[in-house]
Amino acid sequence: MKEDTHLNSMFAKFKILQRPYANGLQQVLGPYQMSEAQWGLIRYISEVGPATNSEIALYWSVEKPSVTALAQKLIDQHLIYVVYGTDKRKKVMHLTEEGIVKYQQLKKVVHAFQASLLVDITEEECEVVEKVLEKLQQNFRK
Amino acid sequence: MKEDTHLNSMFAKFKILQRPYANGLQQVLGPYQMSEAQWGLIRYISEVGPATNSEIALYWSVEKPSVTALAQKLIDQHLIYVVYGTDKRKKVMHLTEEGIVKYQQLKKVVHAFQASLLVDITEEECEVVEKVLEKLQQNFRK
DNA sequence: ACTAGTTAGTTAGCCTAATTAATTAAATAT
DNA sequence: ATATTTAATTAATTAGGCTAACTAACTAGT
Repeated sequence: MKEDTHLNSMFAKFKILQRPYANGLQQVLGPYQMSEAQWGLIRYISEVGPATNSEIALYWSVEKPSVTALAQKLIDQHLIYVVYGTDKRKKVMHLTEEGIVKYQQLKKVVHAFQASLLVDITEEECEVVEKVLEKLQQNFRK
Repeated sequence: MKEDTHLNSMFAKFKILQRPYANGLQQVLGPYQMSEAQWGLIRYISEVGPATNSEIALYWSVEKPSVTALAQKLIDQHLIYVVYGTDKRKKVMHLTEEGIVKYQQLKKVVHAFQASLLVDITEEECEVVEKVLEKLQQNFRK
């Protein structure tokens, strides 16, 4: 055998799961008037800390205007507020009290959703998957 | 410890990788005038066999009109053609000769792309990931 | 202190890919 | 035969990205 040119089925399975996951999460978040992306931003700020638009754009591999629009929706809902940095160009997003409460609510329901998906999957398997995902991320940076 | 309510970081990593992967694949497919979804359909037909719109819609968790639009683009490019089944409602998509050639071309470049991402990842790790992805898929069906 | 170049963010307009609702036609079940 | 379900389409809408062009603020080189 000289060449191994068959496609890796891991990536295909990866792809197939994206929509069920997104649809499921949407079901869970819908009653809270929250999209997956909005939840993602609240989650980031809560877990990583206050962030600028550019930081989010880089982290998510989206362009900055996408973040502007998303942030505006959360501001309208009084879930985040913006503080100007010492560098006056930078607008640092923070959670409001209301945003903190929302995060804690959503965290519970999202966790329940995820737990329902992890049935029959062991800790060890999860760890291997995470390790592989991290390596993939590193390979993207090359 | 009575409750474990912290979010599973595997799903977050999963999410973060989606855009770099899609963007990378788009780079690879762009020169061939092909979107990721179009490639996905060609690939499905080539590897699984001729398929109806409904079959694809179910497999990908999208609505049927989405498949109609996608298929039309491939018909316009003469990459697939449609045969009516014995059930005359069903339109079965097949690859044309041109479509088969396109598949073989793309398979090579996509494989190279995937290989570049799999650096430092072992066969065994891949297998664990695939097994986990399959279990997740089963859990969605519940 | 001026100038040139860069970075952060916004606005406007566009595109793609998805959705829902309504329609037609064919197959199936009562 | 009639009613229901299934396959596919069309039309209209929505969500979430993108690029291009812009302002404002910072940085570095002269």
